[in-house]
Amino acid sequence: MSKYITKQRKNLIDFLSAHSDESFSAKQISLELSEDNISISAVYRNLSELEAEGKVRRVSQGNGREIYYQYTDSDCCKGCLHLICNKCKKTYHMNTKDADILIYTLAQNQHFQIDRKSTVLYGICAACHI
Amino acid sequence: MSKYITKQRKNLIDFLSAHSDESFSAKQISLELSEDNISISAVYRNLSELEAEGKVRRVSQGNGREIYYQYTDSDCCKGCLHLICNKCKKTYHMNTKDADILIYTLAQNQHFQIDRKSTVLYGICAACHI
DNA sequence: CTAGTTGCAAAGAGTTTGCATGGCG
DNA sequence: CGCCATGCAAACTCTTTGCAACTAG
Repeated sequence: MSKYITKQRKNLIDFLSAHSDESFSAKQISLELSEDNISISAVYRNLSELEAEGKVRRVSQGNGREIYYQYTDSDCCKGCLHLICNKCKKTYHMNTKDADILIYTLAQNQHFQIDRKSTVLYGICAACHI
Repeated sequence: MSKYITKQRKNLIDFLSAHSDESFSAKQISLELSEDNISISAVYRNLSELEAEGKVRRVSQGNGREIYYQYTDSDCCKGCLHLICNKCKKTYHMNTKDADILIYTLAQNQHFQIDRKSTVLYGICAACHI
């Protein structure tokens, strides 16, 4: 999809990929990149493209009140479930074996087939839980 | 919080509680109740109050793009995890035992404490999976 | 040079809020 | 009758879109 590598797009990808365990709102991203002079519309357009390409995923915080974007490391994010800490907002990968067991169990017991892409488990991470 | 039982609030609660396995956007609700003459602002105000009271919960669909509201049956919704079908949008309750195992496992293996209130698992339900 | 990308501003969609009116108790 | 809730419209926020100017290749 992306034909030209503009400095705005490069800066955006560089920033998101450098913080692939965090997610950001469109506004936060435009603020972070403010010294690179990227417009909010370019942020949205690039995020949409990157999401369509599967390089960025959208997650919700606060039961859908806020939309955040996050770089998706295609290698390890493919088949795993994500955990997001409600406090620090960082993303973690659920242990693959546990995820497989969960998905299998739910399929067996309730015939519900979990979609790994749209499912995120929220809670408190080890670092934030004192 | 609610001091008066107006006909608008009654109609809203009646509608949501009659479809407690489904969730609706504010606009959908106002359309459903259009014959009862409820304004969109009254819908939002009542939903906010009901959410604060714990009688309604907010869920996100489409990775946060859309916000839906759902009646919370306080009895059985207290301690369980919710499943939402990406196709029919209906809500199911995850088997309590399986939920407990999941939560325990994640706490043990990754020291991540799942919050039952904010977590929803998305996928395809038995009825929609052919 | 040429097509894709940007910035700006305007347009939409969703949600919140102020204020006068109306209705519950 | 007094206070709360409603309806309306305006204000706000977030996101999308049209168009002319710019720029990567």
